[in-house]
Amino acid sequence: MKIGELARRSGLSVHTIRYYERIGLLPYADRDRSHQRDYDAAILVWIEFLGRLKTTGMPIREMLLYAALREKGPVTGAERRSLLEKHREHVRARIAELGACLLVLDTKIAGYADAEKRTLDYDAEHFRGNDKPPRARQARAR
Amino acid sequence: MKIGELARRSGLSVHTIRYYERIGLLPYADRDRSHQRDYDAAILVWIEFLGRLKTTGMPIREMLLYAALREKGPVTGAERRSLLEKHREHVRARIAELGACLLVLDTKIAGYADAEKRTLDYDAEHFRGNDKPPRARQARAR
DNA sequence: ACTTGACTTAGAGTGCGCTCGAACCCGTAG
DNA sequence: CTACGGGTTCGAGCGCACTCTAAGTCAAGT
Repeated sequence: MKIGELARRSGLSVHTIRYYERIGLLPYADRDRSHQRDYDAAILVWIEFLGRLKTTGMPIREMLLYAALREKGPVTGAERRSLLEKHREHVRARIAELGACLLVLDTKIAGYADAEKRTLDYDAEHFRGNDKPPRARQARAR
Repeated sequence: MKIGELARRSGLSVHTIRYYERIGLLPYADRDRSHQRDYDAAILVWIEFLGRLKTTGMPIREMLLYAALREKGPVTGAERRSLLEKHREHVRARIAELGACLLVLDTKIAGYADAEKRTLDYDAEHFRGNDKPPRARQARAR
């Protein structure tokens, strides 16, 4: 598989694939006789996993660490595992954090909804039949 | 409250506070007669909310939009609400995404744990009493 | 033979969100 | 009087993760 096809199939851009190879996130790809990269489909699995790490907010620095361990072969299994376990905790913490913010957001939105409703009720009460409230109805609070 | 104290109490750096004011995320602060910013404690609530938006991944660009609406007063309530509602969906989606990745991570980690266990079992089976397996036990698969 | 299009490299540029440096000003304590 | 611990502005610099440009190579199609 050439780089263009890999790009299409992985969702990364050609530029990004080369960039990842340059920094060591992707292993140095074999070249054909005209120096073009020739990929094995197996790389897709690795790229997909990198994507997960990225999605979950792992910085490239750390992915490089993981990639380097992977390159060293199965003896590094324990180390890789512990790295992933640490990362998993970050992800869990992040999810919890987002959940908490979501509640705040809900409250805030409910507040706006409330204010809106109160305004409508007020208008209904005082300007029934008028489709335009008079200009004095511009409020002062923030 | 001067900028230093606000920094301590908000968790932002003095630099960041000035930066936020510069770009319009914080309202232009009143200055005392020697041109020093003098803050009302109310600003802390706003900063905290900005922090939530930031935590949940809202880009500054969008926060600026929200901040601008806020500056315009309560007439912009509906717009602000819809902006937050849109953002809330992003946050929900993000949480779901992270949850999915978490499962993948769990699986991967379980895989490493498994491999480790199999190695130990194998060693226990074949090298009982030896605390060091011989050198030929270096595997070949990735 | 020539065009096309996909590839190569090295290195420069981009957008984001800060972060810092230089040079200066001000009010208070010793 | 002077030193200090704040503050001020403006603009440059940084770390991250790409993203793109320039100049060139190569293989296949017409």
